[in-house]
Order: sequence, then C-alpha cells, then structure tokens
Amino acid sequence: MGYKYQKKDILQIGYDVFRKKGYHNVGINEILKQANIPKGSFYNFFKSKEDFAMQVIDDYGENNRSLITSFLNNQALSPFNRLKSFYQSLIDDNQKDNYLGSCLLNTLANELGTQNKLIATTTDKNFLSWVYLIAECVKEAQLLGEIRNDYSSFEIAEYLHAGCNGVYSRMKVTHSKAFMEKWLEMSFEFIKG
Amino acid sequence: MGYKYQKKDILQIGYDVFRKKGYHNVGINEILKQANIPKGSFYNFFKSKEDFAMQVIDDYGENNRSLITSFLNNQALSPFNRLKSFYQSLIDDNQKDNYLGSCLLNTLANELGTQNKLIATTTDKNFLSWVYLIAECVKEAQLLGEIRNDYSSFEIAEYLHAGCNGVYSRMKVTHSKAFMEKWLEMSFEFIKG
DNA sequence: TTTTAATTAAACCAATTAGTCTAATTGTTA
DNA sequence: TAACAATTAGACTAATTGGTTTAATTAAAA
Repeated sequence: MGYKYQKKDILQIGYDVFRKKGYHNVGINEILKQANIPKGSFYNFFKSKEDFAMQVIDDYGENNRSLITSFLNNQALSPFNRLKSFYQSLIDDNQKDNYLGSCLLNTLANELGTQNKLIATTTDKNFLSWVYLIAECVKEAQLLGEIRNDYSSFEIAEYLHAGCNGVYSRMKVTHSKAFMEKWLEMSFEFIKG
Repeated sequence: MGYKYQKKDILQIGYDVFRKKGYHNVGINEILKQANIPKGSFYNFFKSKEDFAMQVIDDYGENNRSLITSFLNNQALSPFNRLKSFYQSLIDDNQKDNYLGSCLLNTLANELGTQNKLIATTTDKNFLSWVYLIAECVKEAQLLGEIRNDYSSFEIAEYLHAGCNGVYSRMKVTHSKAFMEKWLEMSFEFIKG
C-alpha cells in the first residue's frame, strides 16, 4: 500500500512554487502547507532545502527533455518546423500562465547561479542536456538546407536557448507575449538557410 | 558640512550587493554592515527595503543610460560599430567580474518581476529607456544600410537587449564568456544589412 | 506474529528577518 | 544665539527562517 506521502508529489509542489516565486522567497513552511505534509516527513525525504531544490531541478530537467523530444520527433513536420513548433508551444504555455511562470531553470540560474555552486552545476547540466537535443534537430535542418551552415548546430542551439531565456526574463516585467512572438519570428528568420 | 552619511553611497552599496546576491538573499543588516551605517540612518533615508531597491534600480538605470550614451555617441565609429563596441564592453566588464555580476536589472527582473508590481514597473521603465537609446543608434545604422530594414529599430533593439540578458543568465551557471563572444558575433551577423 | 526500519507528526530551537522606537546629537535657519 | 528639524545611534520587537528532536505510528521482513 505504501506510505502516506509520495516524493514525486512534493517535488511537483516544489516545482510550482519555486518557478513562480524563486528560491529565497519561498520558505520550507510554504512547501509543507501546499503539500499538506508535516515537517518531519519533508526532512525524511530531503536532507535540506538545497537538496530539495536540486531534486526539483533534476526532475524538471527530465520532464522537459521528454517534452522537447516529443516535439522534435514529430515526423509530420520538417526539422525546421519541428523546432519552431516547440518554441511556439513555450509561448502558448507562458501565455496560459499569464507570463508569471517562465522556466524554472532560468529563474534559479539567475537567482542562485553565482551564489550556490551545487545548484549552478545541476542547472548547467540540465540546460546542456536540452541544448544537445535542440542541436540534434538543428543539425538535421542544416543537412536539409533549412538552417544556415556558418554556425555549428550547437552554437545555433545555445543561441536559441539563451534568446528564449532572455525573452522570458523580459516578459516577467512586461507581462505581454508580444515580444516573444516577435523574437520567435526574428530568430527563425535569422537562422534559416 | 552636511551630515555623516550620503544617500548615494548607500545606493552604491545596494547596487553592488543586490547585483551579486539578488534581493531576498540580502538582508538589510548586510547593507548596514557594508555601508557601515546604523539602522536608524538607513530608515531615515529609505522607508523600506522595497523603497531602497527601487531607488537603487533608478540610480543604476540612469548610470547605465549615461554609459550607453557615451558609447553610442562615439563619432569615431559607424553606428553599427558603436553598437558592437558597447556590447563588447559589457562582455569585458562581465569578464572582469568573473561572471558573477551580470546586470542588476536582469537579476531583479527575474527574481521579482512576477512578485512585486512596483519593482516590475520600475524595472520595465528603465529597461525601456535603454532600449530606446539602442534603437536610436540602430535607426542610424539602418539609414546607412548597415543594419537590415525588415524589422523596426525598436524590434532590433529589444532583440539585442533580450539576447544579451539571456546570455548573462546562461553565464551565471557556465562561468565562461565563450558563448557571450559567440552570441555577439552571431547577433551582429544576423542583423547586418 | 514478532522484529525492525521507515514514515508521520508536530513541538521546539537558534538565528535571522524587516521594521520600530526613543534618545542623543548635529546642522540649519530665524 | 535660540529654536527647530534632520540625522545618528542602536536596543528592541514580532514574525519567520531552516533545521532538529523525540515519540507515535505504520509497513515490510523474518
């Protein structure tokens, strides 16, 4: 039958809360309240707030790898359009969220990247895993002549990833998707073959 | 003769500390200690931590407008190269800082943009003031044919600004300027006329 | 069924948080 | 110089922080 609480449920709460409010602005008590779990149970699963955040990051990293893969494996579209459809889906999700969410890793990279080496390393590792997936699809598009060849697939992928995060940050204070749509249009115009 | 402490000195400390450590990870006591000022004096100048942060943001916003202007008014270079020299200077500064700094407004926009409406508004206002300055120079470059004309000067300026912030975020976890240099090269290749 | 380990539960703790208060002091102005 | 306002000073407060502890309970293994 198992015990009362499930680690993955607590991780999900952590994801929701950290993504919206960041790290230092969230206390353990808020996690406990939202997850409806006593403190002792939390510290039975996680050895510290930092450890908890790391597991939340890794969990989200993996979920996002699945999401990326599902878009980039869509054989109904060309590689170029698969990539575009993925970024378009990010815009749509962000709009649904009233531009309050953005990407958990972008949020935490910004807040903790220069403060906490462990979290910086974990974040970088997950960022890179996404960039590699993007780069694979860019490579395919390059071979088909859909994307320009004067930069490597990895460089293009890092470029898109950084640009997307930059736009997320910008949207946190504009609360409008207008520029994200424009960014998408411009970026894909710039990189096309 | 004036009193013992100067508001502008406290704002400078706030800038240094918030830029490196963010908002919620910094207590008033840390500001007091670094500025060597008692609590009563701090609250004589600023009515709250939030009010202090707002003034730090506005102060930095203005300083950065001066910096941008100084680069973009350099008549020894063409508009395109003036823009490039400005972004190159950001890379150099960030390197000097061991990639621990980044832009105060990018840091605070990310941490507080969805949480604190006052700070979001102040941040957006200052972001925009920079983007307008950049856009002016982009316009000049467009008139000379140095920058492509299929997007408005404002769109190009927002694009550069967002991209730069995205790269700053990325560098917070990679601690390397490699990709920022590449980002600069790619962006100016993409926008050139 | 007995033993053992994992989990649940919440009271408790030391440290820190932003902010207040009162008194002494300093500078400015009438 | 006298009166007044601004500033300096730091002890104090109430709330919150991440984390610990101990006891009760539940599940799984022998």
